[in-house]
Amino acid sequence: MKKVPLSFYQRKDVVKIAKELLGKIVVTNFDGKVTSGRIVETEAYAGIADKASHSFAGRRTARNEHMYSAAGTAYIYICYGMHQMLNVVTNEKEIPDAVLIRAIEPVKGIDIMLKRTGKNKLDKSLTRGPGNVGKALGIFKHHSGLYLLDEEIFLLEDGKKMPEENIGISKRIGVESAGADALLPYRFYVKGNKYVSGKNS
DNA sequence: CCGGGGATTATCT
DNA sequence: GATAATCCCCGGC
Repeated sequence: MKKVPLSFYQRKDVVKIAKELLGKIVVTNFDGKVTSGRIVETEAYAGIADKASHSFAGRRTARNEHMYSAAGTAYIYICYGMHQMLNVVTNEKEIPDAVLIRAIEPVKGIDIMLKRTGKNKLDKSLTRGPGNVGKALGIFKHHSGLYLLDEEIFLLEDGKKMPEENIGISKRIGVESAGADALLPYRFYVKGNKYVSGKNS
């Protein structure tokens, strides 16, 4: 296991990066508490040309500022006033591409994640859906801007590539208001994994 | 199993 | 003041 290198995030094709993030491990290490999970679902948000993106048409505010940061930065924002959403910033500085981590499969620190989410036992709801991922990993808005090759939030890879036949592709979830862009096939998930949100198999 | 609707608040208009 | 890249519970079949 080694950290995903900066060059992985610096590539131009955010959709390809979203697909290749499947199978990698997200780790958080806050206050000595280490929790991690394998990524099983992602969505790409393709900068200023993508109507579903916070940075569509170059919109730039205090909230989405970190989308414009250099590759390998964490972008975290709040949705529906209560969910902490974890994104990985890609491409070069000033180009606001990002990948939303929608679901992970718990790996380490499951007891800590249970405590954070107030659950008694491990079941598929622990880290299913982006809101739950942020909650289980202990991620909050103030962690936005952290560098993903640092020691608080980082990604690991084991060198294996997810087999093509295990990858499912669909349109993104919850972006109906994005018009035609809502239909783009920018969501990737591990087929058959019970932590994947929605109702696939 | 599936669909509907309430919760709850930062953010933008 | 409206909206939002969601989740969970509940009722109905």
